[in-house]
Amino acid sequence: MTEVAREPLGRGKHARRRVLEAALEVLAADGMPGFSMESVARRAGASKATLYRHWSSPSALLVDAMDAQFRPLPEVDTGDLRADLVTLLTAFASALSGSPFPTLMAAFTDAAERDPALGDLHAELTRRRREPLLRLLAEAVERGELVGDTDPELVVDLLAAPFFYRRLIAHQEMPADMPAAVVDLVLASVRLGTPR
Amino acid sequence: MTEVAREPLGRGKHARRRVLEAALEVLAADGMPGFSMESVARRAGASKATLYRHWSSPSALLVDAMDAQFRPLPEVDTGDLRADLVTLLTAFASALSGSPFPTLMAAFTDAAERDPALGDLHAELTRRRREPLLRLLAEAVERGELVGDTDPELVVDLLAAPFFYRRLIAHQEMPADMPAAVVDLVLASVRLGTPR
DNA sequence: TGACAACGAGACGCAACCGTATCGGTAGGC
DNA sequence: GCCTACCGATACGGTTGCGTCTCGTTGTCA
Repeated sequence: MTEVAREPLGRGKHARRRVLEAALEVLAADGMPGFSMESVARRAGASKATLYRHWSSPSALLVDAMDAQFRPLPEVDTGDLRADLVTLLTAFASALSGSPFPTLMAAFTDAAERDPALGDLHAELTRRRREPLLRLLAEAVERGELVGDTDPELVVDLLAAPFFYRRLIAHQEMPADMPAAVVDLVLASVRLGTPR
Repeated sequence: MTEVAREPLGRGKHARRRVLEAALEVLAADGMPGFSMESVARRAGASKATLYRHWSSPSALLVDAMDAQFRPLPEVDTGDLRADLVTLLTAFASALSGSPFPTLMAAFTDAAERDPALGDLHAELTRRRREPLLRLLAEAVERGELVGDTDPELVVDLLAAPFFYRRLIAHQEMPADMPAAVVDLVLASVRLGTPR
């Protein structure tokens, strides 16, 4: 018998995918207070038994759902640091303006404060989201475009953080030229040979 | 009869204060999912009737509680822009490292996404928190220390946002020299006559 | 010291979610 | 075209919060 531990197949997969999508819909709509196995099952048109068959707890379900939803920023590398950064941050700002993502982020951030598994995943997804920015900066350092003691991690913080902050904390608008303004302000202090 | 509309007096005030404190304790401990009139009353050692006497809904209670808890950053103005900014951001980073505040922020940020009254208060409290930073920058502009087209609001974003981001989103540590590093990086691009 | 407003305690019926169990139905592999 | 693993539906008792109500108590001010 060459049977191996088998993934749930056929209909199983469909149910699983439907539930993961429904989980994020519920989370975006009602936040953690409304996130229950019962409500997710209802929205997915699935049985509670099915949910418990796949996930032992709401937390486990949420980990899977958020992980499945993650989409990395596009990889761009034209060699023009400023242009590439503006492209990435514009894509990011646009995601943060679109509807479900920021609301999901808020709910997930709260949940991550109290559940270690969610906290770890939150950190990991953030790390993956930072990667394209980090790579661009690392290459610029390589090329000798940036001042010697530049801390790429800190620079990524300064580039990415204001967008979260404006949307989730300050509840202010994000003008279309904000990515360019942020990039210019940050690059002015780390790029060699920039006139002031 | 010179009787005016009377504040709840004596014992009333004590109960009110106790409930507001308990509300934040519950919120920090269990987040929005655990935030109920019932659980707050329990922790405050108060009757549910008392809560409903003062607040018509959990949302109204939360607005009062968050508003009462707000502590502005200290006002500092030695005339040394860099030193003052570092002082303020160090105080801020310390608050974000201490226990209840960031957890409260996460819960409140999530709640503010779904409740307009909380959203307005969130924006207002953020505005008040930004004020000391904004004032320092405005005075520096006045003194002609910064480049002409500096956008003080954006600069405040860049100064404040990374601390929220590191603690709540990236779940990374905040080294003791982070405030100075952020200030130096930002000032390098907006301050006149800074050597690079 | 007396009167009274605010209080704590807790009971009420209602609704939601919990986690588990048991069905008959159905889609997909053989 | 059968077989079976997976599925949706539904019922269950238990728990928790809801919002309202009624008590008996207690602190405070006149």
